[in-house]
Amino acid sequence: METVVNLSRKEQVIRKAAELFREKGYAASSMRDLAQMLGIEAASLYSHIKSKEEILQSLCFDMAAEFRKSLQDVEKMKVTAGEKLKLGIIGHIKVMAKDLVAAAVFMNEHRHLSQPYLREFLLLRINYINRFKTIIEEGIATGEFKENIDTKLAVMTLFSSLNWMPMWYDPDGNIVPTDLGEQLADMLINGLRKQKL
Amino acid sequence: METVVNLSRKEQVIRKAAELFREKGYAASSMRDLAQMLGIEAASLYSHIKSKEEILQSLCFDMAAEFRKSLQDVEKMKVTAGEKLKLGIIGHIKVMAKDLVAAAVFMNEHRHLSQPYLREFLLLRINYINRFKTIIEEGIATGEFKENIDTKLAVMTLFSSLNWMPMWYDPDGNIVPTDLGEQLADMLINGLRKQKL
DNA sequence: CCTACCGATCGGTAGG
DNA sequence: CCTACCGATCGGTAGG
Repeated sequence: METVVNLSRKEQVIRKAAELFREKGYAASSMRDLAQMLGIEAASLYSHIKSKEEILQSLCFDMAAEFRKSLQDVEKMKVTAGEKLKLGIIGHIKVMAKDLVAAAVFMNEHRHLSQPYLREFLLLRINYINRFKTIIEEGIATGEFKENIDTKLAVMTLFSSLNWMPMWYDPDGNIVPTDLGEQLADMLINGLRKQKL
Repeated sequence: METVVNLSRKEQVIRKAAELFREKGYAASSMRDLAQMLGIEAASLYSHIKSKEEILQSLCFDMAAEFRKSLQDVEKMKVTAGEKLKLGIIGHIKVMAKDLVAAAVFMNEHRHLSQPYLREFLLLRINYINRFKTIIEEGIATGEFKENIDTKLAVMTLFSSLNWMPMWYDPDGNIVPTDLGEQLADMLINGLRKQKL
């Protein structure tokens, strides 16, 4: 019972912290700011969390786990590389859309993690990126994609677009995450140019 | 004479600050850190600069001015939208490549500007983005680009890719800024998919 | 969850 | 460019 209450309060703290970190950045956010947002004293925060950085760790690694899970599901599918790329993109966007605030913190503030967490985080990220790269290479191998693609550039472009989405995507707008993913995938795969018929 | 010496020392301070801001973020960078990098006392910094934020302002607005100039040159040209887009991308990348450190700070730390500078900065940025959007719209109008493009998505994707480049581009690698721009433009315009002949 | 408080560090100034 | 220093604020702890 007490555990349940504490957990939920802890989650409230982390949620509010995410909003604060997104708005001001991790380093410029003070525990006093956070306490005020929750209507308590700064010292009281430490009944729920161990440290400021523990909050950042939760946010970053929880997001990382969700991204990982999403990609894993896609990799199992027996479809073309183009399809896989599209589904990977849609999955990524859906994960972000579930919590745009946490997604923004994940992207912008992870560098304030201390060691060894930072190292671990970066390893997870490079692994995730490389798995997208593998999908693109697969598409080149099967002849679906051009053979002269710079895969590093391609995957970084993809990643940049995905990671910046929390900065401008409006969840109350009239485009739903799945459609956004479809369109982004189409743009990357087919380009802006009108195909000649 | 004295002015010349001061100016150059001021520029040294700003350069070192850019490195520091990129590495640790603006808020987490202290004037004492910066002083140490320069081999002087923290208080001595204030003979060269008015405040910590003045450094950030210099970095952000100087970069903004360079981007603006580059785009202006491209807009004057009488070429297709696709060409214009490509040249705009190359111009942007060249500006970044001239000072990757400042470019990274420009992208990641501008939000720590205080008002009214922040507002002014964001206005410059939205103007710049909109001018790229106009080029894309021009391409749609002339039939060069698909008519069903989500121009907002297209321009944000472009922008994301451009802005993340300082994070992974290796100036000592074997790809030169112009080529990188060419390839990025080709990818966005023509896509990854192999064209059917 | 609070009061009371700690040592450390911050950006910046005075005066030379 | 330095010494000496300021008031403010930081993350966090002790003890209830």
